[in-house]
Amino acid sequence: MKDVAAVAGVSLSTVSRVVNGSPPVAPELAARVQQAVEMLGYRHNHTAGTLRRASGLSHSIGLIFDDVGNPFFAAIHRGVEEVARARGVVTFAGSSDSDPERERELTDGVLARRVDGLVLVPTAYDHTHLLRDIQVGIGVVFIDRPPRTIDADCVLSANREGAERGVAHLIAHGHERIAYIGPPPDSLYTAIERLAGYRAALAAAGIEEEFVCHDRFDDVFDSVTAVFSAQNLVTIEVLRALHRRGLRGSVAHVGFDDIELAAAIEPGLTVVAQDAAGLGRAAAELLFSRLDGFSGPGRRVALETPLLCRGSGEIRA
Amino acid sequence: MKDVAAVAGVSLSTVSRVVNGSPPVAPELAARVQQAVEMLGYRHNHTAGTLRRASGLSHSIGLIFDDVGNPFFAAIHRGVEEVARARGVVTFAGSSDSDPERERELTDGVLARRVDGLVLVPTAYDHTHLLRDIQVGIGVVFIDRPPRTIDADCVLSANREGAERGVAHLIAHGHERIAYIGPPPDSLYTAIERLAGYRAALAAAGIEEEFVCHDRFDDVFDSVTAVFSAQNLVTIEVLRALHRRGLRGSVAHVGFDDIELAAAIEPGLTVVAQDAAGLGRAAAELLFSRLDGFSGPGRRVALETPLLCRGSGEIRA
DNA sequence: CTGTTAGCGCTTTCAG
DNA sequence: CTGAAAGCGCTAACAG
Repeated sequence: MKDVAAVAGVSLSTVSRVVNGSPPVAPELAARVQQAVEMLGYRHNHTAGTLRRASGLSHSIGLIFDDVGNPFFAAIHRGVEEVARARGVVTFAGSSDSDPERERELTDGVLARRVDGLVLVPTAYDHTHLLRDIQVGIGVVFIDRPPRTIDADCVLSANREGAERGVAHLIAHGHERIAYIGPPPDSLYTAIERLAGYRAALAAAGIEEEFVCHDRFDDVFDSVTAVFSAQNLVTIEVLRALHRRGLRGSVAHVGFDDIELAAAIEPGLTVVAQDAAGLGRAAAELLFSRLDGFSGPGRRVALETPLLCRGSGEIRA
Repeated sequence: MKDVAAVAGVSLSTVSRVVNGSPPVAPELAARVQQAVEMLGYRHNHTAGTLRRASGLSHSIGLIFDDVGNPFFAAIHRGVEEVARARGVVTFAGSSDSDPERERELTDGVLARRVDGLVLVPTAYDHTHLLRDIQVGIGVVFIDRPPRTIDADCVLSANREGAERGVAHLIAHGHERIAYIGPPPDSLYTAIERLAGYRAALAAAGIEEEFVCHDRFDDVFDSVTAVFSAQNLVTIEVLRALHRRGLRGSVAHVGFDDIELAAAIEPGLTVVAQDAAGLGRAAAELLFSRLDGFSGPGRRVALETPLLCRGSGEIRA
């Protein structure tokens, strides 16, 4: 930058002004500076600016997912990016692999790089360590799962309601013996909610018999006429199993989470869909509203999970 | 940091040393510093360090994809992250949306944030503007598509060979009238290569008649007994079309790119698979080898694209 | 092993 | 409207 100033025959302040587009600078000088910039191949050091700038903003945020390679999180990433891009904010993204320690390393890592905010799919139970950062003005929003030990903004899917609607749909098609296949509701928020939705639908219909499977579900198909799979990967496994047994056309099936190809198979797969990109956009909106000065208590937004009927869920008992 | 030093009763250098884990520091002092750090909730400013550090390394790299939300790129991201993580390097990621201007904005954006390197899925034709950065020590590696105007490291899939093998597979099952459905080979490297692979397979078998479709492919099914779809999204469309016409069991089909569910449908979908995470890992290795001092000419690594036979490609003519 | 000091590249008062 | 100068938070010589 010194060199640019020298070549353009102006002071550093002037270079800084044109590089940052601060208005009061003579067009002629601005042009000279631009020219010097091109000629020298000058690359502005935005991070050095962050250090000195009054706002201290780095115009970057950090995203922490279970796995950046998982299409669901990738879609969230995309949603966040859409709104961040409009503000010239770039995104760090990393994978916790559902490991609380790794989550901590990652948050510390991006925070040390002075991100303005954090979008977090939480794995750890406790996040009180973020309180200080929040207080100091870092925007933090939880996504997919709510925080357990602190008050913070968060955006969720309507897990319980969606699962309930999906199972009710099965019941409406005459089913009474309906399996729930999904991860154990040990601690994962979405698993707990979806199982609760299944139970709520059963209860609403006065059905008492549950068929809840977590790991093994091989023989449950002998006992039920319909199945609700509570998640992406589980749905795929169920699909395979149904297939293998020649049951795809006879056992009704509704899955949580939409899937590539769900509409291109026979029968089409009926699913409760999440709007992952919408989750991301909503999270980014909350985050930036904080950076814009909003300072009320944590807000919680829930996105709808519409039922997409494509055939497999409409097989009658 | 000043506060930490004050509370611990040591100098800034000492704090710096313990924060960075530079060995020669008395255990007792280190403990005092740690304590002060916890007590004050001190957050190290890694970017400030970058400014002063001799190496100038920020321990961050930038990834630029067509779309971070696309599962193929997400998988690449994951691969890159795996090797970056091992070195304490975090990743920026952004979407160019196949827009050269947006690609440029993004590269400029991350470069201004002083990334140590760049993994780029190129959309723009020209990248000579990166030459200066490369010369100054920024690691740049192209992925999925080679650079056109500069010499740089790059990692690719064996597009042509994979397509050729897929089409040859169809030929080996008795097909002679084989459609190619894919994006027009205007400029996109992968499209050009895959079409060339199709033609090579035909030529090798002495077949002269081509059925190449780009946008509309509705009636090609009347003329062929097999189809090769050259890409992810195209494969899905073809699957739908085949389905709609009740042709899934009779028209042979091989697709380029693996797909979720490909093994869970009937017949299973035979594909030429790319190892996206492998591409990412390979790119990261090349990148870091540059940061570690390697300075030869651009290297090009090509990853195999194995044929996964699952049924649809084995339907005989 | 620890402290002092200079300065990384930039932005921002404050005078001119 | 432009320049001079101070200093953001940190690391790296260099002395002690």
